[in-house]
Amino acid sequence: MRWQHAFIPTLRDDPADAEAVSHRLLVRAGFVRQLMSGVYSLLPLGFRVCQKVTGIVREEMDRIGAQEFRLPALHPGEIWKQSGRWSVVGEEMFRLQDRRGVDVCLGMTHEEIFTTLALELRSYRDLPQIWYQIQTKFRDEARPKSGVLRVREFTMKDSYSFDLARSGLDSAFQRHFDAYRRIFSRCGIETVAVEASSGAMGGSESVEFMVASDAGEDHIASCGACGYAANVEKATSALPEIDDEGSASSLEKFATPGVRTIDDLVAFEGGAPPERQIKTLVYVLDGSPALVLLRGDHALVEQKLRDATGAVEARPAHPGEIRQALGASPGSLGAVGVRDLLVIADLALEGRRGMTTGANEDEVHVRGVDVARDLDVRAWHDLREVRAGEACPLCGGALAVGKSIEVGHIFKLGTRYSEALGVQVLDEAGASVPIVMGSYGIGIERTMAAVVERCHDAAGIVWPVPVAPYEVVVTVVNPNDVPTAEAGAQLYEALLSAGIDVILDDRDERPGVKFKDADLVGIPYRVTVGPKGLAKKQVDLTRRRDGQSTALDLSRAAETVIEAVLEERR
RNA sequence: CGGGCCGUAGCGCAGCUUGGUAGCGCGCCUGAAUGGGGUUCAGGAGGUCGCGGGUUCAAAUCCCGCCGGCCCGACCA
Repeated sequence: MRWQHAFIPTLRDDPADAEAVSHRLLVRAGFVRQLMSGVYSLLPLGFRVCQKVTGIVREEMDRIGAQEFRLPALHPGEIWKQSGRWSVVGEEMFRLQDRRGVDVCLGMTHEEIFTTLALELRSYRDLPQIWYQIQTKFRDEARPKSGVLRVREFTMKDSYSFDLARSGLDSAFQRHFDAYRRIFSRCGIETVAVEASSGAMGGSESVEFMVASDAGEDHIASCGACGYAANVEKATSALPEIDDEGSASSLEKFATPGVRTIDDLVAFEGGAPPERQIKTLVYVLDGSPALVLLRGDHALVEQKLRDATGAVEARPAHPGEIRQALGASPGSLGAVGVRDLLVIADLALEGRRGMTTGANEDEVHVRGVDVARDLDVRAWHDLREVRAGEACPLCGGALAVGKSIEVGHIFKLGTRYSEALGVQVLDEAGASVPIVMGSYGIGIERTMAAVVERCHDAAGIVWPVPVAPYEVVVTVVNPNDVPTAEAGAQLYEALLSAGIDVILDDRDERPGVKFKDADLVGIPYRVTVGPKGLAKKQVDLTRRRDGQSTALDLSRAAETVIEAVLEERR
């Protein structure tokens, strides 16, 4: 490609509405443009990067024996009704009707469609299978943001494994785990694999591949000492024991005028420190109110509540609903004596005594609560959010909590979909058994953005060679100087015929403009061809990532550059 | 879905309070010089002021409605 003829609309100024680094740079360097909220066009540079990413994904998927498909993005609503997800996924699915009034939707993922194809698997001899595609997904996100990181239309590699038994699924899952490790590492980003909640996908186990970044929206807890890592939706920690000996042992109501919060009660004369308080939250789980109990200084993770109860919808109750359920307002709520509501408690409250909580009378609390004696807890679950500095549940080391971007997610689905859609095979004994499934996703544009989040500096993007839109730019300092232009073109041809992704910057621009653009776009190697160097029969090779520059003899320049690029291609 | 903010030239912005010929920087086009980190000079093109309605002699500016976008939070496979 000659830059002169390329569509690379770089901007001198940062776009005003871009906050995230990847958003700012991908727009400014001419990789993407927004069409509407959460919908982006990939420009030639952006498309080239995504092609590199999907190329790596294909190689690694093929390596684990996966077969590529191409499924429709337009789905009949019927099949989603069969799996039960038509009603579960809610407003996040784009839905429409065709001219006959038939429900149709745009695919947010393809479990249903691949599972339908799997109906043609008849015998255990047909298994195992791993099927995948690289396809556009549609999700009507409530709040698209951060450029291409969180969007409503995006490309996803999604694969699905089909096995006769649990052990086969374990193996397919492990192979995906290894493949994902290789994929992201080849893309030049470090990922942390974390335990995650399976959410509405269902299934028993899931692992997310996370890239640490402030632009990310997930919080993960990790232990530097032993490597434990989990999404805070799933993470736990070890808490120091609290000695309740000597605390008040009999129930005693007391007036607490003006006390509305945990902190108020801490400051209140005769109150209690947060770890001696019981926080009472009223949640509506699929339409029914329930009390959720936590220690005063702990925060609820709603996803844990959903996972623990199996509720699809879990929302805080409105003030009116709370008053109806308990007869008091938030700030004075408690579970003492509550028999007619589901009471769910966090494990950190188990066995505690001498606790203080609301009395279900406004501005009245009760002390001396013995959890086992006074509360009718129906279910115990881990519900609290871990905090940085708490002890690792495995080794006791201090946990760190940081933001990160989810670039991949792998699930063990089990038989949820095969049972819903009737996918069975005959096993060796001739019995019909549901196929055991797994599903595995990678966000392509999100991976591109994650690379930018990790690989950039003040001047622009710094692409790792394997995903760079071009590996080398040959910059002609002065294209009007014939010998310079010719030397540049020759070098360009030599690199091109060696299979290097090279672009020749032959624009009639000041050298500074061309250097700035090359840095902004992030091309890993720049060969500068100019009259000064040519006078010594030399050109300069500059490495983007550290700016290191070396003079090369013109005669050996192509060879040296090719070597450097191939070295980093992997 | 709640809160805040913003739509004026390709990009970044001023003008709106107090109604009266639509501006600036960068970019773009032409010419010249220049040529190793966003160079300089001269000339030029480019705007339904988000959309619709209203008030007015007159609306980018005031009023009403709508649409779109951004940020924070809620939510999220």
